[in-house]
Amino acid sequence: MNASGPDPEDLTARARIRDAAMRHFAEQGFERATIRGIAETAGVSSGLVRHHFGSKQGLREACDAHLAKMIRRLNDEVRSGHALDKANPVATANAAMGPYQRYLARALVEGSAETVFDQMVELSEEWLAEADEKRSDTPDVDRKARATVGTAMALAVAVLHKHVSRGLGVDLNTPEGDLLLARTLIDIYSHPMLSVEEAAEVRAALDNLSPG
Amino acid sequence: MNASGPDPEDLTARARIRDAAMRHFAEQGFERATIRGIAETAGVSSGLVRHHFGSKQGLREACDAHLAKMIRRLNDEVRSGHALDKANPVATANAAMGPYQRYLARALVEGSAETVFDQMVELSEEWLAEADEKRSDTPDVDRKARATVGTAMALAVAVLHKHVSRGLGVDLNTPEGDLLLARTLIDIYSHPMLSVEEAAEVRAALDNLSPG
DNA sequence: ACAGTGACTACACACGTGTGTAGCGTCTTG
DNA sequence: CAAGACGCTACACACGTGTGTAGTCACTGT
Repeated sequence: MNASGPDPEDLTARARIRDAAMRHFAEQGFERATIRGIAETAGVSSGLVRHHFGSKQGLREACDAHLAKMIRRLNDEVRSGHALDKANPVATANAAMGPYQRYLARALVEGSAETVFDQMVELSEEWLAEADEKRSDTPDVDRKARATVGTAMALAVAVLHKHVSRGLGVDLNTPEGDLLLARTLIDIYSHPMLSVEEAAEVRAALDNLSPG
Repeated sequence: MNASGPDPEDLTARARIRDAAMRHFAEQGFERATIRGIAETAGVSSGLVRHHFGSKQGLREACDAHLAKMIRRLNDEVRSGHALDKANPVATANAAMGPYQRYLARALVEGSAETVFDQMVELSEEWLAEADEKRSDTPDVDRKARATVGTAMALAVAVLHKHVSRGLGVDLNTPEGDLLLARTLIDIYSHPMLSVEEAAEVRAALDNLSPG
């Protein structure tokens, strides 16, 4: 279930630097994180960072690439049917991301990690394709549009981690927090916020606003 | 419907600086934004920024305070019944935030704006209180927990603005993008992602995982 | 044994940036 | 009319940080 378990060809200083960078970038953001700080955490000199990654931007791209690799690995696990539950795979993936979750959140917000997001949208799209067959009505928007917004919503908790933890009264990183979040998500995902009548009403209002 | 319409006591240089700062912070982030850049946009010297706000951090806090003020104003509008639709008020508020949306997203991600988030959770909680009466079953989590996660999810689109726009194929700032988003949200909010059976199933799996 | 390659360090430079200080013009107030 | 307050500018300083350069050490292949 866990996507980690260190790469072969890891343990090297290069890998240690990358891991340290992911932690620093995640916790402090790209700008605020310093090469010297990362080097110290990794237990190497600052020059070595440059030696391996060329520049700070290069280091960032390496981190993004590593994240994408991890996501891809997780994708495969989910697809090959080892997934724990058959519910929304995005939520599953999100929960299983573990140590990379925070970096993912940062990367998404700071612009990079576009590939990762798109990857998750695709996953969500496939899941929607199955779910759509159980639907009685026909959706009036693209499947991709729904997958995109749904993915964004699924990622919201990770991105707004701090605020959600505060609101829940428990740190999401603790088992209790994780459990509470799961229960909450199940409740939300299994209860529509709008009845079909309300939905129709709002939709009609929308059509009146913008004719065409 | 629009929350803007400049404050009385605005038009002053202080207000121009604050507005410029909100734009810069929103577009480049707090760290990357520079006092000199903000001053230039506002058409003043960099020293004046310091004169009015003391420090960069002070400027940030002023921006947060202004945002909170705008949100409060919007709150009142929604509460006093002038709201366009009776659907999820968070979604409405989010849509009506207009020019402050991007700053809100940044502030949330970068840690400040805690008050604003909590404010929105409260709003959502009140809305949930009404919605809960229509529910047949009894939720197994706190109302506040549901409000918190729901708020985070509602904010996801604003926070991940760039990625959602890319996925939708339209910039969310355009009328077309806004309309498509609204339609998508209506569809998502009116269709549960989990059936009650699936929900029960997942919930049971959860209970098995962590006894207690 | 020897050159070559790559991991790694120490040190210095250039630059952007937040902040501090001194000063100028103008407007209000007693 | 004098005097302080306030909005505002220009300039200089200190510091952190990314980056560049030179050099050391260990290992490998011929």
